[in-house]
Amino acid sequence: PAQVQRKTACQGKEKPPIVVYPWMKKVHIAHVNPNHMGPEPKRLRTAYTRQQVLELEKEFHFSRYLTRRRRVEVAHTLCLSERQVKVWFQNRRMRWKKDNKLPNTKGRSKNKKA
Amino acid sequence: VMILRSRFLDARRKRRNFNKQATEVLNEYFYSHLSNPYPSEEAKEELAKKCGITVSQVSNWFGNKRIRYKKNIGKFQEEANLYAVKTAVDAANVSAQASQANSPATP
DNA sequence: TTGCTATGATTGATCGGCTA
DNA sequence: GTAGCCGATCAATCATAGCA
Repeated sequence: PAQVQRKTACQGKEKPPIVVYPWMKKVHIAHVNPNHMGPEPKRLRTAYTRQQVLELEKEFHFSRYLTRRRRVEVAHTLCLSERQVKVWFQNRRMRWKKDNKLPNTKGRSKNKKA
Repeated sequence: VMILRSRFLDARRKRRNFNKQATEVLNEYFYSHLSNPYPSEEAKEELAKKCGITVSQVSNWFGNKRIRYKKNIGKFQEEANLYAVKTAVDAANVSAQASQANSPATP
């Protein structure tokens, strides 16, 4: 699968060909209607409303982890899917960790696997 | 009225572009590892120190660079060639990876 | 001043690995 | 086997910087 493609775009110069490595390929492609023949499906990224974020923040302040029951309630109240609420909390925890990162340790000492 | 416009209070509104030399260092790393421009945590720390920015900023820079590069590869060719000449190594690394590139990432 | 592009940061969502 | 978490990354978008 991981094979390098080379677009031989030789205009006549000695410039090296354009190399397309695996990481340059499209990923996270939005699974939309196969009939869609527009430009690019373009992954959608919903922008949560202020109200939604406010409630989520309030919930996070109460507890950094949600129980299944609570998650269902919050999702229903804010018109979000359980998955979205779950992901929001995961991202929020990551951000919390980043904001509260100690100036030194990052969860690992200096001595690696010597 | 005062709709709490949190977005207007973001720190990003006061952002400044990085030094020319900092960008230089980052680009050098990026193009000399074009086959796999994903610096390790330690490499990020080193780059951060060398550039006088934070590790998060290094991560942001590489994230933006990768996306914008793949979005329009052609637009970066000139820059790519410029840095390619500067540090034309990585070749050995490329073949080494191409050989074993079979399972890691992209299932 | 006006308009546009370049760029750093933010964030909803995804991927892979790991664990309970 | 499965669901949730973590860490890293993706990708879209925001808001400003920089330049003509």
